[in-house]
Amino acid sequence: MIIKPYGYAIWEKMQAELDTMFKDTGHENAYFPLFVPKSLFEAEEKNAEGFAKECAVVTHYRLKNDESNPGKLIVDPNAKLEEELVVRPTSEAVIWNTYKTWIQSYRDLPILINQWANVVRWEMRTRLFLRTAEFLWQEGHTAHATQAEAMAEAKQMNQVYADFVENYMAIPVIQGIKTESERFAGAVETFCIEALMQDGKALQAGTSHFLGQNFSKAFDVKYATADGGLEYVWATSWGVSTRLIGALIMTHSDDNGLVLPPNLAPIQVVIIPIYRGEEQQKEVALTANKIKTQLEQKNIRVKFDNRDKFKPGFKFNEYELKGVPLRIAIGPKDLENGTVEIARRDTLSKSIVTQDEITEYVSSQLSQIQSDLFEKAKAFRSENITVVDDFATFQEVINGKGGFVSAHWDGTNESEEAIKKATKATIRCIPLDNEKEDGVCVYSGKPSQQRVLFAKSY
RNA sequence: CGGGGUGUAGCGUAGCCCGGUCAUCGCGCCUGCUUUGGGAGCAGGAGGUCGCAGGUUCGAAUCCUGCCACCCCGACCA
Repeated sequence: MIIKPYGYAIWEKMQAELDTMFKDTGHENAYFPLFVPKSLFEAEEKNAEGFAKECAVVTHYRLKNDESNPGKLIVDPNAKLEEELVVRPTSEAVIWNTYKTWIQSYRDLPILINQWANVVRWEMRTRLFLRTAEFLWQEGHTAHATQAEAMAEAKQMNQVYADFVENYMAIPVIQGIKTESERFAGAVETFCIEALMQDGKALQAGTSHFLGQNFSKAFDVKYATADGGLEYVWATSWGVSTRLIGALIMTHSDDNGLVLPPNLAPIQVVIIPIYRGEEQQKEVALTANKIKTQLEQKNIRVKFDNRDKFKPGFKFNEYELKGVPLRIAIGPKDLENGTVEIARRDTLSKSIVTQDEITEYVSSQLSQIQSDLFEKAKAFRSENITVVDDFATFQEVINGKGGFVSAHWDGTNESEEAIKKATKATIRCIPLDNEKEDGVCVYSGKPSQQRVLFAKSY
């Protein structure tokens, strides 16, 4: 996976905000090994089984010169590992193997750790940003004394994800729980945030798992309770990845390129000078730099693009492509009138603003854009949640306009499978804020107590 | 692994059916001058083992065989 500097700057911004949120909820960062001995990996059976088909495996530790083909290298057959190493597709196994040595008493709990790392999942088919063989992510792994505490942690972190994605990325999400078939391998309950992309497909944007005692039992992690007992530890894990960059692109972008929410934009305001000749360039730069300083004093991220190699029109398009929320153009006319032209990336609209009101105008526009992007995406999502009560309509909506379909489901794996086979739509989640409502399953006609959200997904 | 498709300059491509100044065009790149309020114009220039290996032929980007790579669809996808 290659992430170019500008894309990486977006990721860094996301990391910074998430990291703050994790720390505010009591978590610390740590780092664990990339390679997982196969025996450790297979310890938690369901987890191992779930990931087995997509693991890269290290079998040798050395190359050597190919005698029959000078200048080429071959794997040295004498350097075969006793035990193969799995390149982590997720780190529960290595981490719980370590926690085992860290936890003896209730005094050692809870452990609230997050890791920023890369993982590898050898997918048969990759999709740019949404499903790459290697990706960057963060994975939280916590250990708790009680079931209630672990469950609260899993819910809390799902809420953190929802807050981050909505407030920073301006992407509305639905919080829910996964059905058994969509659950994380090794989890007792999987919470998730689901987003809707502009093409009508759903995207799982983050997950938080209540792991019960599955891993503590698999790795034999027990703690002495205050009253002298011995109990298995309760666990959670949670993660979001560079997939979120894909979500960002597919939620807000238009035909002119990226549209970035101000809260994440590496550059929030770009200043583009317009001039004729060196003398004028200097004059314009003077005003531009003054404005830049003013804005920076308000903690606004500003770039003044004074490159003489490119014309203004070229720069306009370039920064639109990069999704910079606001563009300020300053030219001779503006110097004369004491104004600037300010253009919004999301609406492509332009306004003339006097130079003494720039700072205030820019601040208010940035927060306006942030909320407008969110509201626009939310309105789109609302239009694309269809309440459906019969299977014919279900198929029509799924194959037609797409989006989420809210329908009754009898709770069985059979109906879920059958629907998936017939329509390629899966149950994205059972929304957390669901209201109980009696009805009949859209597929089987059996009784149902609630609606769930179906969609085709990435 | 199945089905389909594509490999020609850094990128995107024409040419392939019907073999013979066919290596085309656009973008990008370099030089110069003019330009600069929405992706500049003109002039000049650099850049190619036509995916690879065989074969057919007087002659192959073009036809044949084999191989390789990539893309799309599907299976797979906590």
